[in-house]
Amino acid sequence: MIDHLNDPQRAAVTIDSGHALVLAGAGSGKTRVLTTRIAWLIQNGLTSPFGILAVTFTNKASKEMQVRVASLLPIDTRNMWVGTFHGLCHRLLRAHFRDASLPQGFQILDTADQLSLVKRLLKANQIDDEKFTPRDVQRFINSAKEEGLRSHAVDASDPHQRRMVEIYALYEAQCQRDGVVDFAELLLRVLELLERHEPIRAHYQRRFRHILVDEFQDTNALQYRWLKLLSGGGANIFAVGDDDQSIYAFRGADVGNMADFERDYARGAVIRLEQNYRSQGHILDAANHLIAHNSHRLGKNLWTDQGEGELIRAVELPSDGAESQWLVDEIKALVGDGISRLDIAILYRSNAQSRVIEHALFSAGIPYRVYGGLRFFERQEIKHALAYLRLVMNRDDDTSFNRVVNFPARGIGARTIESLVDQARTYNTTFSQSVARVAGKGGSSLAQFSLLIETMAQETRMLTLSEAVEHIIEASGLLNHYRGEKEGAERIENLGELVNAATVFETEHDLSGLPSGEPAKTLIELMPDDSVEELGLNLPIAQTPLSAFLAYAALESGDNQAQAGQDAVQMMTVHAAKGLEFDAVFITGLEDGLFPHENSIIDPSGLEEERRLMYVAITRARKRLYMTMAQSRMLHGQTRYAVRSRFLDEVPENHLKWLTVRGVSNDVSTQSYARAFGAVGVNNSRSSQYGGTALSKGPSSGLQIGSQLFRVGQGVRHARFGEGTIIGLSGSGLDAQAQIHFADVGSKTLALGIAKLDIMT
DNA sequence: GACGTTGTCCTTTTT
DNA sequence: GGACAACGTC
Repeated sequence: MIDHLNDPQRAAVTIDSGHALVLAGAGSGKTRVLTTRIAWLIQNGLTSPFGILAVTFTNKASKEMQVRVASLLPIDTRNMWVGTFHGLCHRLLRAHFRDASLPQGFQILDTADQLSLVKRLLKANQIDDEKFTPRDVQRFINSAKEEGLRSHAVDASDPHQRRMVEIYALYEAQCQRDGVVDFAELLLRVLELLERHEPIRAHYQRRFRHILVDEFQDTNALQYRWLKLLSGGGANIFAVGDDDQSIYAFRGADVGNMADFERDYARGAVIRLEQNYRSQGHILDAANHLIAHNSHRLGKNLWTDQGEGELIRAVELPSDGAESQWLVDEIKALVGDGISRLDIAILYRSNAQSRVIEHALFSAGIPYRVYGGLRFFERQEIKHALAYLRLVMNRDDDTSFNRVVNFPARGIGARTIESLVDQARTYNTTFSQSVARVAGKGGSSLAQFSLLIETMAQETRMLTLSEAVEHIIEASGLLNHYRGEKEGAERIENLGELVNAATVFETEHDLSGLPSGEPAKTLIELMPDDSVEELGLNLPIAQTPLSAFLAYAALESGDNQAQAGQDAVQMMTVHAAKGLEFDAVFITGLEDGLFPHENSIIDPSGLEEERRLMYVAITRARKRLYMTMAQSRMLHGQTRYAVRSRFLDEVPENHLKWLTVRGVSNDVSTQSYARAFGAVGVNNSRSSQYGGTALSKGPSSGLQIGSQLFRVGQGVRHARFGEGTIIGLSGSGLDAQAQIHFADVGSKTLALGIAKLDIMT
């Protein structure tokens, strides 16, 4: 099992006791080490399968871990505690719902549900949603929870913050009334459950002897506390991660956890996996040199024995359209050379960039597949159907109530809803509980809706899960509604897919023939050991099939890849590419302001995260890597001009080959732009015409207004705003605008024809 | 209450 | 450019 590992890998797998931190570079066999370690621990009798807790961030990663462990050992991994933070917490909360102060039928809010709850909350409490935008409130609540803070524990310094905290408190109360938990709440609840209930805490602390954590660099403060608490009974934590691939700080991940963990736990037990089995020499060296520009690294240097390989190809194109066209031509050539389209990836910083590229690929007839975007369980018609099912489970789920109370339309308008909101607020009840009071005042369609839900609940209780789903799609009127809609056919198809998904779920969990509304023995969420007795729980806590299915829908929003499997070029954001690898990779849009993104350029830590993102992008490539940039690009409906990304300059020139593109200087958009508005591209001679190898300085462009030439990155002075830096240029002529970050007043967009700016030298 | 028109806002994403 | 929300009209 461990014979074919390299030395550091074997050292990590067989480390005997105590905590350990494994710094696993890109392509260094991270998952292999994790899974082999689990198998090794069990095989050598160091723990039983029940003594292991393995945590990941994504369902995909946890599934892969289960499959790979199962391939190493003849055990049923389904019973092991291998899962995502959220999935495992959900399991704990189902088992201990009473001690966690939750109703048995509690439901999980996804991000969209959460936002709609916040909106309703703001409206019901007449809070100015200009000063407190729903997005901001949502972010505030989530980041507080990710730090492990309840509303009463948040430090509010100014009045605005104090109001935020009040809203947070209202939100907490509303969730509790509704019997719903958001994603962060799953973790926070479990943390509190373990903190407050000694016997439960002791039980799990005793049980888990080895806790293994994947992608440790992505943990937030809450997850770190969670791990600390669970390991409090002497368990060993085996944390695997790569600080250079930490790209989720924006959602609360704290790389600092790695350094903290090393200091507090893994003293001395740090293992570096530095041999890369993925990329060839030039690619790997480029990545190493780039990331060396970051400070605050734990430090490591990847190497390969695969030889230098090819130089990285860099290309500068006049426009985003030209960039896409160039991609098309190059991909045609690659495919002509026999490279499979599945092994080609086009990466970009932000989703907005994909459209132009898609358009070009589509016109050229090149099959492609875009990752990201709407997932199955997030589709409107699916969410509607799920909302009915959730109401069957839990009448108090106001979010679901609100979603479908008048969908399909049944004559319940804004006035009725308003009085419902009124009543609910006055009496501190949920919508469902307030129906009688409002209905008494003439809202009979509302009473009918309530009756509909009750009837559905009764009718579906004894049906199997898939039958129940099918029945509800019909009885809710959803099916009829979409039949009458022009674009309804696809939605009806998707609703059919939902029934399908329920059938698959039944099979996978041995639920065929079982009633959807009765607890099913196959869904007992506790391990088959002494826990029931030890925890003083008299009954095995089983879920109903419906409840389990709804949790599955919320926690695994499902594949968004309808066309999976066919031979298509892979398109995705750099974030989405983490963990994947391809023979040929195109990193596109390498322009300052786009990659690195303008929102991150000003702040040094933001820039470092962008650099790590670039590092992730580079290390996706096995054999061939392209870096492309466009001098002009349509962004937010305006043409913007940018200079090439500083990251291109951070790649040593001996790893780069600048490609000459024929016809660049004749590009229509550049020419007409230059003619019409007198802006000049500076240094517009292409260095690569001299032979095509290793040239460091490409051209850059700017905006000429009068006698002044403005460029991104330039320092400027404004009479009122003071000194600042240009972080973006857009438009042209009279519409020319500059986004400027001022040291004192923050970012402003100024019209270059009007604002008086001095260029600082 | 359903539909058309204008106004605002734009990273990255998993659970 | 485009998604989505808010407003106005029938």
